[in-house]
Amino acid sequence: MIIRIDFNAADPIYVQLRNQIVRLIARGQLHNGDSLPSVRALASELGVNMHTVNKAYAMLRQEGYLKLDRRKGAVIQVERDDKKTEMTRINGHMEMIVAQAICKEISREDMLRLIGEMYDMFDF
Amino acid sequence: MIIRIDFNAADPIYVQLRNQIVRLIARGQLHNGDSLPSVRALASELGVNMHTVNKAYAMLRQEGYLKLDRRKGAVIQVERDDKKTEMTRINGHMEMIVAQAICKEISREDMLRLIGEMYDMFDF
Amino acid sequence: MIIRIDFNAADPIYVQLRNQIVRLIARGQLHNGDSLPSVRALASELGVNMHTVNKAYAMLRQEGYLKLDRRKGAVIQVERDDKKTEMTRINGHMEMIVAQAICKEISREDMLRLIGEMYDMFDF
Amino acid sequence: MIIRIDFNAADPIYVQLRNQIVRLIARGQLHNGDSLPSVRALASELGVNMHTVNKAYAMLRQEGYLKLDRRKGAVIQVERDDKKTEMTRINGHMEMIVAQAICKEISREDMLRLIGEMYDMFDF
DNA sequence: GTGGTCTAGACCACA
DNA sequence: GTGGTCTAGACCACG
Repeated sequence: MIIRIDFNAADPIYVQLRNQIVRLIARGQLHNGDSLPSVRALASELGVNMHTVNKAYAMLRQEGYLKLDRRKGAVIQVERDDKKTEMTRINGHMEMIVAQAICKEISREDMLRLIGEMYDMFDF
Repeated sequence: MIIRIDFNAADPIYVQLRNQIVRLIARGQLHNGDSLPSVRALASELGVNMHTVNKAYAMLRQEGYLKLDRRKGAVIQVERDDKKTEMTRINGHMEMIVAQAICKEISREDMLRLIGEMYDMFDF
Repeated sequence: MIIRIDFNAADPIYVQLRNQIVRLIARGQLHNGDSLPSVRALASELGVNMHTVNKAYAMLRQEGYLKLDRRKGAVIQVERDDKKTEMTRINGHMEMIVAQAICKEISREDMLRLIGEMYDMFDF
Repeated sequence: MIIRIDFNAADPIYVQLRNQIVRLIARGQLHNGDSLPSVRALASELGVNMHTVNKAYAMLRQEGYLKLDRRKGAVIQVERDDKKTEMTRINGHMEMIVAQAICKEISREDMLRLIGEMYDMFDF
């Protein structure tokens, strides 16, 4: 599992970690039922503190991306939320991106093409 | 100028402030040449610290949304960046949104429709 | 005997096990004198560690729900404690539930009805 | 604000802290809009670590008992959930209590009286 | 060996 | 000064 942390990035480490794992799921490199390394193992592999990994895992759990099985540790298990709920969650972030795009005169077509490419990239 | 701050939100106040102003520009409620209230005035109107407003204005200046003039104060002046530059800036955020969407099984069509609605909303 | 363990739950497995057995007794699906499966048998049936089942049985014994007999194994034997003692034990947990209910504006009537339904459910 | 921690209790400190605050709200000793001490202040007052208090506050926030105002710190703000949602949350805990009560032959009347007394105690 | 909890001490972003 | 983040190191409950 290839995870790379940028220690100089603006995003906190645990957020980067969370993002990378979500990306791996989207790319199909992590599937439902796959086990993640233990917090300690991943922490030492990345050279970060146990608690930082723990926080990322807690976040993923809370967002419905993984379950903590008391026997097997962290296991990917994506919970499909209500579509409406999920769309609402996306809305806020998206609105700001589109607002910026409009200010900077990125056309509707450019934006739609970008989304399309993203979906292609994730091989969907 | 209607700006509403959520003091309980996860985003820092100065980011919310920046976001709202970008949104007002995108909606056409603020145009090039329009003056923003003085730091002091906006701060007291919103009940926030002067530093906070200052930080938002600085951010907007740095991102090419306004000019700071000693005499006239803050004036909207959107700089049209290189399209590529702007697209790159958008890419990162967008990738995470799309990754989430794919994990939660939001279809490409739903996503494209959402973007379309956003552009409509901003009356473009 | 239908016992179902949720390996993702917050409660430790041995507590879940203990709870389920108490529930079975309350429902009248286990009676005084009934034998429970051997530690080894139940463990393999549920796919959990022997220690875990052992711990649950020990807990039940200590709380006065069963006797451990060298030859006959675990046998249900509910000890009727002093009513006061038992009420006191319940008090603490109940107080927190009621406190939460009050905070969230669940009325006294709703709460009493809930208790009533619970008693009905257990067919008492 | 009188909060007392039992360092030998089974419940983790942050849970005790959370419980006590919920109880104070239920008793009407903390109201919507009241400020809680800063994590550091409360931590030093109780002789526990900052992070422990932080965790309790995070839990209370997540459960809809308080908001973190970026200017004023932690402020009590009880979110009234859907009644159904809240009842469901209570159900699980309550079921186990009732199951125990039935096993130990606590009558329905005793139980209803107990709930009544609890509501009286919280002065509702 | 695993995650859960707790401590102590540190730096930074925010207001 | 506030909470947010991170580190290091420790003990315990669980399985």
